[in-house]
Amino acid sequence: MSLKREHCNVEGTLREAGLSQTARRVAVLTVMIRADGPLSAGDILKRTDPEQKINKVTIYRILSSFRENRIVRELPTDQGMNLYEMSCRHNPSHPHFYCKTCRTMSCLPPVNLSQAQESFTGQNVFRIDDVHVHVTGVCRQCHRQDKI
Amino acid sequence: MSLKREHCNVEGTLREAGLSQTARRVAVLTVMIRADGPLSAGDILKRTDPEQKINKVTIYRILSSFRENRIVRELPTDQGMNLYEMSCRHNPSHPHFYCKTCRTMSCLPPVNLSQAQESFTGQNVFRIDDVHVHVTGVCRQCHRQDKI
DNA sequence: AATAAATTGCAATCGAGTTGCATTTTATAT
DNA sequence: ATATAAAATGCAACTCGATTGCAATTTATT
Repeated sequence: MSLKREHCNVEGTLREAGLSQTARRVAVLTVMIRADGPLSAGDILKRTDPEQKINKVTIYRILSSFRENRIVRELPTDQGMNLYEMSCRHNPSHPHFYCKTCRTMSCLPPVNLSQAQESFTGQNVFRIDDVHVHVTGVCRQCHRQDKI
Repeated sequence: MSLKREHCNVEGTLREAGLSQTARRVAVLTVMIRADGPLSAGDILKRTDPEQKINKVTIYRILSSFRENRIVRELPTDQGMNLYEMSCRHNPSHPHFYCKTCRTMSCLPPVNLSQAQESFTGQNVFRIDDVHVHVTGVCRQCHRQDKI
């Protein structure tokens, strides 16, 4: 998300998703659009106007609705919590880099998987200990059983 | 891990890691070696001999020591819990597939990232919704600051 | 068998995330 | 503008995977 120059429009994004324009949703989406990396629910809460005093439950519910509408992506972490980032044409799916020392998740440039692991060793990456590819979808067995 | 024919040796693995041979560690490692896919702490507890009545805290502590010694890999999930699998020469790092319908995590064959997303659509994968590459290591900034 | 160090069990606790329900706000129609 | 129903929000309590402190047990070694 770093060096992002183009941003999505807050009102347009909510309208296209069929979500009503509430002050809370506008606040959360504005924080997400301005973020330069994945944020936790707590990060988002801290970055919203303290005057608004948004409840943490509201943050989680808004993030769920954003996730269901593919406005944001959810990134599970080794620390047992989720991080969120914009999922739009300005921020296509990309690898993430977690530094075990500063415990910070940062973004790596999108790769089409034809580039190898060494390509990650540019950027702010000094040493790579693990590369984990996580694929989500529906398995053949579930599709056969018409569970979906 | 499926179709794995060769296994690591329990006693040898513990010895090489410098971990003492306790009944609990042998039990957990035996379950891990025999597993045909990633297991949760609860899965492991269920698969150990009920006679042993291993405490869940012990399972977590053993898994931590195994993770620190690179005997197992830890896989954070979208469900806010971790899964574990053997990390040895018989089970090299590989992508995982999570089916949103049956909520099961299964293993995909290792790829050197030169194979594309379509290569995952064999196996038991019917539809792919998301591919997430997660890299872990140490960033240049932390290395410079001698934090490690 | 004796001893110190390491491991384990138990109870309490932590923290991210969720649920039920009452209250407030939004969208829509009058 | 005002009324109304539906949706969104706040609050408190709760869930559950995982962790911590401490006492009891087991291991490795003498």
